[in-house]
Amino acid sequence: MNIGTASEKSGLPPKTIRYYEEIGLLKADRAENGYRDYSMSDVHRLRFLQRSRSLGFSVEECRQLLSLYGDKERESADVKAIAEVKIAEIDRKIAELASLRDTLRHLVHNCHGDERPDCPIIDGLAGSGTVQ
Amino acid sequence: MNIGTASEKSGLPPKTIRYYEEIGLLKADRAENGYRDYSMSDVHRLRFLQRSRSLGFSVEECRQLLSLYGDKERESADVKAIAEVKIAEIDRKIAELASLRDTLRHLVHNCHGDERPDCPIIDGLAGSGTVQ
DNA sequence: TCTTGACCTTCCAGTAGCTGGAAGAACTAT
DNA sequence: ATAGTTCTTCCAGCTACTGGAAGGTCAAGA
Repeated sequence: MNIGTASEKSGLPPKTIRYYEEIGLLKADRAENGYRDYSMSDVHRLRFLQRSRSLGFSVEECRQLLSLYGDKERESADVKAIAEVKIAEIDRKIAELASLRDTLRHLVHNCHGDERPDCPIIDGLAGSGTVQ
Repeated sequence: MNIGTASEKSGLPPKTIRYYEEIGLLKADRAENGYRDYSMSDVHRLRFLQRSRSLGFSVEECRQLLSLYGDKERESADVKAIAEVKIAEIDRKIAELASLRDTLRHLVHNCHGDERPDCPIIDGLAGSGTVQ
């Protein structure tokens, strides 16, 4: 399929897909006319990239995660170890998002924000996170 | 407190804090010696920024979210509406992270990756997301 | 068959969001 | 007083796109 279709299916703009190819994240076949030609397997990778990028993983992190899709490297214990670390990181991100959501809910519904000294709960909400 | 202390407490590098000031996200008082002077309230905002940026919200989105911390604007229905939208977005991000985690777990433990045609579950995992 | 419009190509420039380093002033500790 | 750390501004560089120009390709209709 052409880049436009791959773009629709993956949620990534064509420009971004070409950029990812340029930096070696994912290379596409070429049709006889010179157009890039994507398989469903490429689309899976692109969707994977779209999701992980939009969730705060860097391109380099995505490159590591993406190597899980390649059979050969996936046999290596290294890559599996990296994936385990990333899984833990994802769990942390989920917890942070839940905390951020609670902060927003609280700010919208309950109290006056941290300008007021009478709202100690904000300390717990805005102050909790990964960095002590 | 000085920028170094605010940096430690918020998890943001001093450089980034200065940059946020430069683009008008958060302005600090100045001590007599010209040093920036941060309050706990500023630190709350910085932590809030640290979290929301690392979770994939743009600086402009953070600017909107941050206005929840200001009493005056928080009274406006607009800002509350924006916050409600963001809360929904956070829930979606949480679901996507959970899905991404399942994809990784699956790739690590169960099957051979999408090069092999005998693993239909990858379709469901890598293919599910926000874009149809 | 010709043409129109949508899509593709490459290339180059610009933007967002930091990040590093230089040069110098100020605070802290001995 | 001196050394070392932290602060200041300024400017350059990097990551990850994003927009636009100039031109080739393709599918549909007159």
